[in-house]
Amino acid sequence: MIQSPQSHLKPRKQPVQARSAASVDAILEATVQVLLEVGKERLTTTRVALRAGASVGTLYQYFPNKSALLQAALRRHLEDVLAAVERVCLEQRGKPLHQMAEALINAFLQAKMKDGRSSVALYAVSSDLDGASITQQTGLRAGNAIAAMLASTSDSLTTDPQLITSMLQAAMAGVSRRLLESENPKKHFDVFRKELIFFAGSYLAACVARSSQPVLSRQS
Amino acid sequence: MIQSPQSHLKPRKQPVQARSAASVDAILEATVQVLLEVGKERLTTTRVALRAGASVGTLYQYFPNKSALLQAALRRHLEDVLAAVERVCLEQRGKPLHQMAEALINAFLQAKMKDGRSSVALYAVSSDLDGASITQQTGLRAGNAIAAMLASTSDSLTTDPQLITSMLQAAMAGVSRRLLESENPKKHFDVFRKELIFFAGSYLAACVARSSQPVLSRQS
DNA sequence: GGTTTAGATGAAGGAAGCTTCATGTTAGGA
DNA sequence: TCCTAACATGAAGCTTCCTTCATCTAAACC
Repeated sequence: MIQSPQSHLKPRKQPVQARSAASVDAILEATVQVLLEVGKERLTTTRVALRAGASVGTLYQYFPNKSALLQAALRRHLEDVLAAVERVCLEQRGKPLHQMAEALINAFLQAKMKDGRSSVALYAVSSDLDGASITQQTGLRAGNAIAAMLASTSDSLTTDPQLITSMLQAAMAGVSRRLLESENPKKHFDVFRKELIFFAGSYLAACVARSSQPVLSRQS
Repeated sequence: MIQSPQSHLKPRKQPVQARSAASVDAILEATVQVLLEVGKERLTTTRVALRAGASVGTLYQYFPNKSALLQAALRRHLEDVLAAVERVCLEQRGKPLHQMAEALINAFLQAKMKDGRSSVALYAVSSDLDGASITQQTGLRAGNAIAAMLASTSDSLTTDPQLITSMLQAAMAGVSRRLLESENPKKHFDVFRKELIFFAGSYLAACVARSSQPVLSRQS
């Protein structure tokens, strides 16, 4: 019943009453809002607290320091995207590869772009104190889900699903970054989405062809 | 003869004597070294200057502030990679697509991984004050070179070269990030390199097929 | 209604590090 | 050789914020 959305580094009070749980939530929300409004350079703990309708002291009752606060906000965002990916990966088990790719890409891009500006702002933050490890950890879980899905396909596929997963994740991450960092993400969204599906689809089809002719001279 | 590798935001002294040009160079070198040694959190202007065998004052004679220093270091790194890409793109004009892809990917990954740890460290920095714009600007120039190369292919290709370029850049950036952020980049380098070539090759081949059958019902 | 515990407050302490500038040093020309 | 301008120095000022903690308020329980 009691959640612990705060730091794993230093112990802090856990919310037990309703009002404090609300505070924690408001503070995390405010963190993202402040990030969007003033940028990470001008984000101060005081400002976040005020934006959340609380005081600095309250903030420090639930987050041991500024870094933990930002990490919690990042983790929250990534888990949303991860959940979307894991859901599709379960839904698509046993389906043909091209359908998997399409569903996966649609779900991923949609989740990522849903709150696009937050994504960008949080990425900027993630380069601070081991934000990379959080991103990596989430990416790993997503990768497991994707690889498991691929392994269950009805198509015949001998290429290592982990390797295919790496390529797909790299391409998806690359395209989403490109979209998010472009001046007008919505403008290119659908073109990029469709082309990425085509991109991944071509690759997966080629992987199947590669499997069915295992002794083909490997070019390059 | 005289270079101006420093800030574009606030004016600063330009090196005119040999010793000062050497200082500027040493400072930029030291910036990357300090970044690698202590991380961006502990990177201070004083530390960078000392590492370069100079004093803080000297540093501030050529860089208006810490941010400009980091930007200059980032720009320097990106130009190396850009130069490698532009070179291959010129070399490969008129060649078949699959050969272009292979050459491009090899050149890009090699340039990127050559000083891999620096890449990672500088990326972390790039999220500070408009480091994104520097990355984007370089990416744009690389994109132009790639698109021009693609447009010159001997294969028949009707798909928009810009769109293909976006996909290729996204995939390359994604894979290189994945490599750089992995625990042991060298271990996976060759596997990823070859698979990326296959990935891109499949896509380009499919693009040609798509061109030659223009009235095919567009799926998805 | 009184006691206890959870939660909230925000002024002030303190550390860190960017940046300046007054002063010293070196190179190049006359 | 002397003068001038370029260059180098690094202690100290100054700003910015993170973080604490003594104090206050609100809720829960008996």
